[in-house]
Amino acid sequence: MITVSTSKIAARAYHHGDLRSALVEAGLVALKTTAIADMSLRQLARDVGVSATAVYRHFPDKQALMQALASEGINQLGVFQKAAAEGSADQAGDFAATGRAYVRFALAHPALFRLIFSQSEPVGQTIFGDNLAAQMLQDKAARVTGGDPEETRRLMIQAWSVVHGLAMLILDRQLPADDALIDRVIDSATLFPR
Amino acid sequence: MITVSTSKIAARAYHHGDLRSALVEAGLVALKTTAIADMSLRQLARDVGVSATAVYRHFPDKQALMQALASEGINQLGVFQKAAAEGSADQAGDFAATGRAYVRFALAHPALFRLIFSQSEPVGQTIFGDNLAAQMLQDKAARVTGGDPEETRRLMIQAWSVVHGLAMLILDRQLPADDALIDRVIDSATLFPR
DNA sequence: GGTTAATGTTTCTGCTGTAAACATACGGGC
DNA sequence: GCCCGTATGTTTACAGCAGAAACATTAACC
Repeated sequence: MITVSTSKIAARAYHHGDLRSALVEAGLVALKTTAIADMSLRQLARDVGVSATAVYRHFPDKQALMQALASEGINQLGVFQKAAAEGSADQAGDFAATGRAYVRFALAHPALFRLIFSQSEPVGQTIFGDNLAAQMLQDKAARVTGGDPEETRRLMIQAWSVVHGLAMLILDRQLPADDALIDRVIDSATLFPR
Repeated sequence: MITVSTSKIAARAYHHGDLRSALVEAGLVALKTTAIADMSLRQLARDVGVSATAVYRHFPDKQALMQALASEGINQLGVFQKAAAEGSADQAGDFAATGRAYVRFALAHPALFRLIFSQSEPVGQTIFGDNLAAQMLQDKAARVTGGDPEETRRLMIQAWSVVHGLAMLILDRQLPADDALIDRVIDSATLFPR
């Protein structure tokens, strides 16, 4: 029997190596084809090639694993929005671009997007706080309104609501996934002052 | 043994009487304290005092029961919005009032509201079509825009997106349930022309 | 090199949705 | 007034799930 002692390669023995990461990765993959309600701890464990209860060495329960996936999703959303914003010259266009990116991300990763919001931990504390996507929204809104804090807050929330509602209604098949329509709605909703 | 033959009163014998309605009613009650994911066929059957599989005489599967609950929810939402609209004089105020009602309904019946949209059957076909709530939105939007169909459609979708997004973000604890904030956002979003 | 802590496995419990076979009772035709 | 078909119940059974408990294996450190 050739038991490889080089711990990395083909060490498919008792211990996995980095089960936690493997589970998160497998979870993200699974979310591409599986609705949240159909996500199964046991299936994930099978995908990774490990017993069902091994998961509990790295996550206290299923919800904690889902939370980890959601957290990864928030990061990806932030990165995606940032990339979208870098490229348009004016601030107003910038603001609208992050909105479009928000909706496009939702449509591209439906289950992951839903997961982000189905963990009731706020994406940002109180009113969206410390993550990349939220911070960017805050910045851009402030520049669009010229600084008035009352109006900035209203615009932020309104803009977030529009893109979030649009994304949700399309995902739930209440509205068609029509890019032109999405653009028109976002453009008119991000204009300021009204 | 006194077996009552008057079929209605205390006929708690083999047959229930109107199990289907009883299940729907019990379901609506359960949704007041239970998240969608935690809704259980067996628990509902227990609530009604019937065996778990009796449900299948009235619904092909769990999803069909949930569909029935969602359908009831849509009706209630429509009634609630209609009541809210009757009372404000001008059309613009009317339009905003239905929006506020939409969000208030969502906050008052979180699980039921979510259920409406988690059944992927469109609330209205293609672009919200035949139910009470949707029809009203269409009417009021048309009057606000003066009839321009392109702008009417955009306004409708934008307004729906704002209230839906606002409702969802509050339900998911991403935004505070602040009535004044809700009103301000809806008012500014339903103004026309921008 | 032996002990300890981390990380795996097996086994078990109680829950779920749902299929199949069987029991009961209501309603209409003789 | 009886009889039988059909609607509507029940019991039993199965597979899949999340998670708890007890046990096995390995890696790391003294």
